[in-house]
Amino acid sequence: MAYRETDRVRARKAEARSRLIAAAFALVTKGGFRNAQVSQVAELAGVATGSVYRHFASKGELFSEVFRIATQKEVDKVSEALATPGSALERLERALRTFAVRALKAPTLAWSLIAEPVDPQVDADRLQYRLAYAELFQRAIEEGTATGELPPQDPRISATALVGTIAEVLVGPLSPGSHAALGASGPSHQHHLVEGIVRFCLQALTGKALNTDNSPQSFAEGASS
Amino acid sequence: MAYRETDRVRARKAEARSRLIAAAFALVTKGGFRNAQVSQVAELAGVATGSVYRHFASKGELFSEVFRIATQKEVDKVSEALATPGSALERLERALRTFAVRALKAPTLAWSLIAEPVDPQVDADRLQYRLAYAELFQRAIEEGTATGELPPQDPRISATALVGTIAEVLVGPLSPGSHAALGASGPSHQHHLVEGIVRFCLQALTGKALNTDNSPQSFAEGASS
DNA sequence: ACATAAAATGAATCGTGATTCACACTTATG
DNA sequence: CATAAGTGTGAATCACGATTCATTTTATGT
Repeated sequence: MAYRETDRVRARKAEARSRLIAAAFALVTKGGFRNAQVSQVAELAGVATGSVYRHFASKGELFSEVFRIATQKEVDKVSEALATPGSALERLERALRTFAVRALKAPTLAWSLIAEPVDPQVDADRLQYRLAYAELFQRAIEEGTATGELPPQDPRISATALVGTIAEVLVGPLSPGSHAALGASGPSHQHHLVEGIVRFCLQALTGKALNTDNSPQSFAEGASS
Repeated sequence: MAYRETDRVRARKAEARSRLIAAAFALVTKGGFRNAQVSQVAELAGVATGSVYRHFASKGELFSEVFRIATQKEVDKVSEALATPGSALERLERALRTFAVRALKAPTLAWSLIAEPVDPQVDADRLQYRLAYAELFQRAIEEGTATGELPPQDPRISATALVGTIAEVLVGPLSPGSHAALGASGPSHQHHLVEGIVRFCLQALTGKALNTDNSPQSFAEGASS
């Protein structure tokens, strides 16, 4: 016997592994899964292409992990927002804001997590992601209806609708390459979007009119057809 | 000069061309763009693979056309619903129902049109598709706010949110291969989904509570994890 | 230092599917 | 009928990226 894995090696391997994940994450954040080839990931992580397979059985497995990590981070934030003190409605509003604002800050990533097509393996994870959000919202809605704060409704449908609303408003019109437009649109426009979303969602949930100032901003600014 | 295209030939070509489109459409409807290879399309249309390229410069162009046609059909239906007589709200409700019911009837197609990743060329068309819907809704919402029937709001955001809500509720939880589950869930469940969507959307638009019977149905039936 | 075993490498291989193309077959004109 | 000009064919080619693997490098134990 003349060799056995030692701590130093184990540490280096772990380091390389997380460097790979970080690299993959960075590539997805920048250009979506589509432009994240194994060789690119390897290069960015500073290892050879083949080495990727020392750490992950396949590309799908690597990206599945990237996806799960990114997902976890986002879902945690929303979960946190829902765990703050306050009425169900207040907490839902905070959660919606959190979701929306974070998605606006990293639109390509948000788009990748919510909508971009990838591996079948990753697609399965995406379902989890959407579901995780929906379930968080669902629970809060159930609390709200239980206390009478919210009118009776199917909490699963409402929760799913919240996810859909945010996803569509934020990434739908901005998905392909037009993320640039978003960045260029200025924080004021972004704020307007978030307020619009929140208002729409809260009205849908409560059935009560909100007075929030959502008087049309400069609509003409976007492509109007 | 000894040959010039004549009517008969032109007709045959046109026929083959539309047969190709029909075949591509059928494949997309059944399995999404992912399982619609050029060779499959050719086979289904009863021509050789190479012949496809006598009619379309590339796969992207063929599917782009398929996409546009499918889109047009759907958008026309919604447009029709919005053109019926009645208040803005009534018309919006009809339009939402139309959109939702049609998507439920052909979920794979709906998913392909709304969300499935494909060619960059087709992705561009998808933007058009979503936009077309959003613009239809937007116009109706603008009419509603003009007459005071609807409270002031950013019509573009609301319109986009409507699209997102329907898309997510209908195709989100049902996208990968679970369309089967949808079909198996029975018309009663489908009806429940549509009602839930409509209620959510109308409340969001009007800020007024609706009494529609949306008391939770059998929620336990879906994956509850 | 030497031997051994694991780890890293990256060029070669493989798989998938779109696209091409040399050839055979049809159609229109004189 | 001969000829020009298409059309249709489908096997071969290409492109692109994931995956493999023979070889080299590095690490450990004696």
